[in-house]
Amino acid sequence: MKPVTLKQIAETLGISITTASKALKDYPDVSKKTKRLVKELAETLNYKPNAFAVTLRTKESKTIGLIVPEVVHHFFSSVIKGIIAQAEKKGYLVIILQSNESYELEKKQIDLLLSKRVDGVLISLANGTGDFKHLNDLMVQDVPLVMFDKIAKIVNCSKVIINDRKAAYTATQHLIDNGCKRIAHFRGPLLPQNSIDRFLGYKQALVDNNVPYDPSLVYILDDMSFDEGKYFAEKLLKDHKDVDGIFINTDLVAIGAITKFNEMGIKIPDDISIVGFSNWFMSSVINPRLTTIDQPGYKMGKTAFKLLYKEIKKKKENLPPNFKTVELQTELIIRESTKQASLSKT
Amino acid sequence: MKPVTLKQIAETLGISITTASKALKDYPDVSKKTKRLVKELAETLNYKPNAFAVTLRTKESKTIGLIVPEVVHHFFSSVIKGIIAQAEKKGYLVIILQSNESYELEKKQIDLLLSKRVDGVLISLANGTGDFKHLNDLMVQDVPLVMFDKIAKIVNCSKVIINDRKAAYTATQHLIDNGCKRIAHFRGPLLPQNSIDRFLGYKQALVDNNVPYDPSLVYILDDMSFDEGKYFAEKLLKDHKDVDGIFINTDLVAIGAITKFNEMGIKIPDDISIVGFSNWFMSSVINPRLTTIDQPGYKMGKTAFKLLYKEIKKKKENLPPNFKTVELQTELIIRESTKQASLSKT
DNA sequence: CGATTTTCCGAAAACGTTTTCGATTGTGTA
DNA sequence: TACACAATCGAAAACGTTTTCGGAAAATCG
Repeated sequence: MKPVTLKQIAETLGISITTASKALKDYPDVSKKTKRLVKELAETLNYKPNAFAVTLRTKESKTIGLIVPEVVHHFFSSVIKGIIAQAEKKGYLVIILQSNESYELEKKQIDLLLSKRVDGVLISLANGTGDFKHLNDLMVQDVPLVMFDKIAKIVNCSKVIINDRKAAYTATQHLIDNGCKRIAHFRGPLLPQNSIDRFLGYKQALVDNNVPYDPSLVYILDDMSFDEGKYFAEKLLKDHKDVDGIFINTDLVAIGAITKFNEMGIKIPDDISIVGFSNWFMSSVINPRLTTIDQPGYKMGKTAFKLLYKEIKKKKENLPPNFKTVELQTELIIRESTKQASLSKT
Repeated sequence: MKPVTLKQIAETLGISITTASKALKDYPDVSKKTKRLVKELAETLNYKPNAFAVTLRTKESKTIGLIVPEVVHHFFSSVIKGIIAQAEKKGYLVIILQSNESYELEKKQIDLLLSKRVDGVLISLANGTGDFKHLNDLMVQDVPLVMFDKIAKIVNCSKVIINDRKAAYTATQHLIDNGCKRIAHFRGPLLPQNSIDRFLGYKQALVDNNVPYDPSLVYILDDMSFDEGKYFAEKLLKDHKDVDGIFINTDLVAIGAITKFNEMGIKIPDDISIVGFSNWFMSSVINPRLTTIDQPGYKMGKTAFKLLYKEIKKKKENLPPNFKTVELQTELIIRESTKQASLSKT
């Protein structure tokens, strides 16, 4: 009934707990015969070391924490998959928490992770997160942290991101190259860095191409939902009859917009060209298929864990941390929601 | 640097570890003054009990394990969200593992969870899982288990499912009610129970309505992908020119089929009616929008955890387990991929 | 055969907490 | 004064492992 312990193995074999422990870990100072005996018994008894006792002793939980704003999300679930896959390779387990885009929850969950003594944490910030005291708790306790996607530049740790600004620039440039003159932008909330950077890239592309920047063409969305996409698509057409292109912060919203335009009989891309962001699976299924920026979620997850693993190892060897931020490549995927057919990297 | 311990608190306050511990947990045999002192110091020192020491002592890890075949999946990520939400309410953390539809991995991961001494595990079986010895390991160690969605009837534990057979019956009936005479079925692999049950429901509906059952109209898919949907859609039309309806095991495949039919100029629902399964978000966006069975992922996650929690509590109180299987309601969502417009529950 | 090395083993401490049970002090009562 | 009783505290064991260190037995060597 109760899980079998080293003590039981030792007793039935008439040896000490010490020897049993050492036998299982192939210490050189135990005979081949004893090793065989111990290992065999452990096998038949289905012995599994009590991870908590081990952690208590070794200070290594072989567990990391992961905090994401939302699980049900193509991008984040891809990231999760990448993280789990990579973690497993190194023998790490991952505890997943959801901040639901709330700063308060995020804070509470870091506390939780801290008391669980995770070896490190990966985080993608909630939209509402403006200050970073809760991250400081991690720093103080010296638990490695790496941020991905939704990061805070100010926090001193490793990061993995895409170049949102450049990608947005490319997207907008593509619209301009296709002859668009009045390009709107559906952006995300004010705080998160990606939202800002994508807006900046959009604006920069306009300026560099001598297309006048008109603030009234920029719409700030709240929850970045399908319905918001529909709503703002309609509103945009009411506000500006001359719009001929939109760069939209995220695919889900773009798909909402396309749906609304289809309902209204607006022709895409003839009347309006649309570029999204993320390259969700849906984007290649909607009609017309959506031109978008591919955002490599799985890869981001993998590299995020790799960076964290490096930090964990450095800490174990008492070496100073070596923070770096790696920037993953994005790609403009051109489909039917914009006219021209060429491919460019960003 | 190092996390602060009870010992430190006790020493700086000049009291014993025992008293410090008891003060924090509001034992009656410590004075209000001491309690205040200890609590204040704990607060300012940001003390967090070492979860491993606690677990080692109390045998309660306040952690559960979750094994799903695939994370990047609308249904499963919804389930995950439900589980995490509910677990958090009860102070539980969840470790997520992915079986990638592989029996071997599933087995390994149960081992992992076992050595982590999780308080319970939630599992949705991999498609390839045919025997259940690995689950027995859990039983033997007496760690509560509940299965959801992809279950094994033979295993003795709590389960939460939908009535796949009934739902499939309803879906097929709907096709028949719409005048379909030659109804194909794209089904999943042979092993998993849902795949079998949905097929059985399909067949039963045909029989009950005196529509001849033709085995050659049933296609067995392997990986249930978008591309497979496209492939078999084309193949079906080559094999059977007279098909006028398809009941498809899962929305993703259905969407592949719709895409292919759209390319081929086949009219939906005029030439062929289609019913999917799951009610993914995509299904309400594709053109034509897909009639499908709604599968309540979030709710399934919540109830799965609730059942597990009950078992955990029962075990703690040394009560006998009380296995039950709860069946969640599904709903036929009628959209444009089938003609008629009425709503029925299943 | 004595000395030295090698081989193998185990005692014990430590990780940080929880909990039982006894000890001490103070207070009130007879 | 003696006693009972409540209030407050702490010693110590326990959870299951890892690892250091010392020592006994066996093997090797001169």
